[in-house]
Amino acid sequence: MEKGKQHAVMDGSLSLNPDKEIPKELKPETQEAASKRRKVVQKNVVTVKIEANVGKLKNEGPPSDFWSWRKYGQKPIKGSPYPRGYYRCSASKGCSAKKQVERCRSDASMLIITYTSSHNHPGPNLSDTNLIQPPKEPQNIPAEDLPVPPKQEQQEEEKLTMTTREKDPAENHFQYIQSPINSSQDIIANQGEDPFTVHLERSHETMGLLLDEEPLCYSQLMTFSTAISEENDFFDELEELPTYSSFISFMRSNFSDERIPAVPS
DNA sequence: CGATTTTGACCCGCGC
DNA sequence: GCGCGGGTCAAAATCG
Repeated sequence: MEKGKQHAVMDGSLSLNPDKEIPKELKPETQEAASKRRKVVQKNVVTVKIEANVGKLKNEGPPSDFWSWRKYGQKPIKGSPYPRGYYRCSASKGCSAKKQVERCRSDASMLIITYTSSHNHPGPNLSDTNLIQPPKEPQNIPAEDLPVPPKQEQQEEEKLTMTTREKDPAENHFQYIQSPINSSQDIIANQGEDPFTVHLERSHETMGLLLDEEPLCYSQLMTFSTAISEENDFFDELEELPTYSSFISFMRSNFSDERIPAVPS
């Protein structure tokens, strides 16, 4: 029954619920176009390296974003002992921003976050000055204040840690093995929209492995990611959004850990 | 009480 | 045409 209902809902409610525009986007195109479309969708692969937050060092360090994400699914990935979590922006219903969080198959301390689409609303922290909707924090927030824990981040980190520690003893074991890396956190961002993405991802994996064996300077990693020349695109795109201006500033101040290429078309 | 998370089932695209 | 993998939704459970 529920199943049948689901089917009906998906098919019929689709038109009624603007929220389900996701499947709709793929439909109206030809198969070939759809295929292409799927790949062309703005996809940001961000590899975040966190020193195995053993459960107490989770403080500091904005893992990725300040937006609120609502988990809407989780699935085990073939070839990876860790499941992948699917998050959606919960700040606005019309916001189609999505995020996938999965762990590196070789590095339990490496989080691979894939961002899809962009937000249609200002973030909770960015809204400080020239904003459309100043929520409740009209004061400027220094970089030090921003990293402070919105609860989403903490939850995310905690969840991961918990999952690793309480659910799978094996993972726990694995994680501890990776503990040695006591560095702050490393964030590598990639903008994937071409087959190159695969290359980049692979490169990162390799780097991660290398890092494990040889603690290179994280700065180098940043340089590497920056060298990819996505920052240019990234900022270029963001330049169009005054709202993100402050956000970028902050990001640049700290590190480029996230980028939302708002590409309308 | 509300929001969010959790879990299972279903659908879609792709490969064989 | 069937199977696989990935992605999303929906209802129930849980937490604040």
